[in-house]
Amino acid sequence: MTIQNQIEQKLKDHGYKLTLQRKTILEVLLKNKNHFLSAEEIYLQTKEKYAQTNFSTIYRNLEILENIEMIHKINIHGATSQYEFISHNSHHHHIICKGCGKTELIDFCPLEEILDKLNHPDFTFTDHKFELYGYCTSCKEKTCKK
Amino acid sequence: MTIQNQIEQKLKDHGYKLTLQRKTILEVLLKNKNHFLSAEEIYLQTKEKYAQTNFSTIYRNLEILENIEMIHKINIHGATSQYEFISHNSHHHHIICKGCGKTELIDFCPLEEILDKLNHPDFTFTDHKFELYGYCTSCKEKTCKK
DNA sequence: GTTAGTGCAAATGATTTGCACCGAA
DNA sequence: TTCGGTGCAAATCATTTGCACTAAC
Repeated sequence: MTIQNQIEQKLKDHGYKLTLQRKTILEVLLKNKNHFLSAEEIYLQTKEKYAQTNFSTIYRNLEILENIEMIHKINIHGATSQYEFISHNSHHHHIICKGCGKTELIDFCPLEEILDKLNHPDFTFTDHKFELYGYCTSCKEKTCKK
Repeated sequence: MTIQNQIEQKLKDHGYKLTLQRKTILEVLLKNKNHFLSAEEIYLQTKEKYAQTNFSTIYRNLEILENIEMIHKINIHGATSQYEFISHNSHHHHIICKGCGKTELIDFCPLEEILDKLNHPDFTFTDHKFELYGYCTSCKEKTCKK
């Protein structure tokens, strides 16, 4: 059973239909696993394979995929939202260059340690976000103003 | 020298003028130290003291304050931006309730440990974000749909 | 056949901008 | 006096929504 099949099954289990463009969007997200994409990038890549794709459909599908926790949506510094497929077998975080927006993976996750130290019984944790920002070599050289 | 004075000095040092409403916005941010505010909340609270305040002015000032690193701007789950004054003597992070949006402080910061483990010499780190999400007691009881 | 999904165009809502006037230095 | 700051109204831009039509099950 391929990953794509597993996801499609999960969609069915949640009562969603498997339309051609939904499958295409999934392909795009899978192809860019471990990589954030903007809605526009997803739109453009989907359009390549399925020409009549429409922006609303992209957004509606991204919302569904977020709800069933198959993708992560992040907002870097208030810029437009970025989406990433969740690989369940490799939880990770990101280093994000403020110059060019490129991201890199970090394998380490501080969550457990923090939950230990916190000891906060009256709160149910569901989710967390950890991101490092800075400038990559080439952006540093360009002496990014600011 | 009060905190407010220090900030005003910093603004001057950067070549910014000290207008009445800029001071008022600062007061509002200081009064809500350790607390995220939306642009609208800042607008409303500023308006209380300085009636003719305008939204564009709020945004323009928030942008300036962000640039000289006096406030943090965050986007929780793509909702409208939230701003918080940076207290330099108490770096912290937040627990955020997805039900009611209330935030709580965490004193612990995983940054140093991670930088140790990362060993990433070709990247200049400037900034980071760490946030825990979940549901607080009362939101849990309301069996928040999701 | 029923219900969810889609395309389109229009609406929304936060944030930004152009421009003429105002006020701090 | 000279810039930076402000108010206002209009613009922008990502995202959302209403509606009639279409396709998956």
